[in-house]
Amino acid sequence: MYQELQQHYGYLFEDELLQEINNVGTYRDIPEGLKLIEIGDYIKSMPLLVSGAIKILREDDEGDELILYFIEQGDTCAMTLSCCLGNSKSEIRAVAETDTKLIMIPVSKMEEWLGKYKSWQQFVLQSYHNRMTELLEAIDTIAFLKMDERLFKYLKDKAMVNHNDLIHVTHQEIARDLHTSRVVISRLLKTLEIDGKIELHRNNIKVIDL
Amino acid sequence: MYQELQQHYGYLFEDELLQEINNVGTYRDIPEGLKLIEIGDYIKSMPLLVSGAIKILREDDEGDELILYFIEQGDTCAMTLSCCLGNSKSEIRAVAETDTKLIMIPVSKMEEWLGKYKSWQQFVLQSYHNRMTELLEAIDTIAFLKMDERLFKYLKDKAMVNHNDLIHVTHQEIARDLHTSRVVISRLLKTLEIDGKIELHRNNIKVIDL
DNA sequence: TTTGATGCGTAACAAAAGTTACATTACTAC
DNA sequence: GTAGTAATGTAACTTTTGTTACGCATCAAA
Repeated sequence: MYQELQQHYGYLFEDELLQEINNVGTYRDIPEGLKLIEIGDYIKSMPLLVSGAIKILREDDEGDELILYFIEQGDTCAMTLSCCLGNSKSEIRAVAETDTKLIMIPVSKMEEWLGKYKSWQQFVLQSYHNRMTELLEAIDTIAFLKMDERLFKYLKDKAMVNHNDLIHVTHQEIARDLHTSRVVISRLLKTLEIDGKIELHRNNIKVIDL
Repeated sequence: MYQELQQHYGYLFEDELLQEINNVGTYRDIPEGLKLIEIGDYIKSMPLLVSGAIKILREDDEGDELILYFIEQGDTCAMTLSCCLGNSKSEIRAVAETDTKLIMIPVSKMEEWLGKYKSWQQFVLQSYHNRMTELLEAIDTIAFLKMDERLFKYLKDKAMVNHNDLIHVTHQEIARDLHTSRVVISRLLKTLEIDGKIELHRNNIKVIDL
């Protein structure tokens, strides 16, 4: 684990902190599709992403979903931070978008380190800042873009975090993430294909105009 | 100033910190409508709200606005925090919703206090948490509610922060805040009036069903 | 009191998004 | 193979939201 820590977080944290993380952190290998956090969960530890990507979702009373954003390596989930430090329930759902490696840090330690390591404090504040920015971007997307633009952005983002322009997904799954209906997505996808921006296949979409 | 500090923040901060705030903070009286922060501004100090309310807005490339939320006494602007600590530009606009009293804290101090006062650290983290929650609520509103529901929620929120069920606002102003057109708002307001939820007057709306 | 500006009401229409229904095509299990 | 299921395509329609256009009311300045 120390190798990967060094590699992905070495530029952020001093050796002593890396050592501490190495001592108390739990290394976890997460398969694609696994639900990491459910809405209402109490969070007992905080993940540091080593590789892979995680999809963050919001849900309303009726169970309708909406994707907020993806987080990638070097990130942590500021929602988790928020919940840990506030000792409150999770407001979001987190699902592994790809196979993912991460290191779990117990809450107690992250609080202790806040006072102890300046670099940790910086990291936590920076994470809050990043997540805030991404939430604002999510708001921009929902509020200012039309569905066809949102759809194309979604496909590009998904291609990005998967490091692959061929996306394995069904129309129905997209519809759930974007909080609309399958028919609407099929219709808009067809238009995107006609415009030469994507290629449609069963269970797969190839993003051309990246 | 110390009186008001004591009154609104006494339960949060220890005496020593209150004293420091009193020494370095600048008291400001803001009239309704004044723009406190513009998108792209670099933030040099951070506001502690003593009384009144501030409207936080987002804007897209074409200059279209969208209200995110109101902040009230006891709050601070976590966006400001975020920008100060990251030394980055403001992503939002802040406008005084009512006459407002606040205390400005210089950036240098807020960083210093993070290491020095546990209560300050808690306050900063709690503020991040609160703002995150409000951003999520804003997303819920935009993504899951229809325009008539958003409108009624907007009116209720506005009545709330103004401590007055008679709202001084034009249809055009509402349209700007909700990122839609005046005609749409007029239409939906009329429906709300017919449903007995509000009363319409020139430049004023009375919220009945609070 | 006229003029101009602002605020509001409303009709008519257009565009975007959501819904229902059904057909076709692939894949899977038997 | 065949049956069943999941995925997709598409038409027809409704609802919601956005746009354009215009009339009327109110208010303030000249």
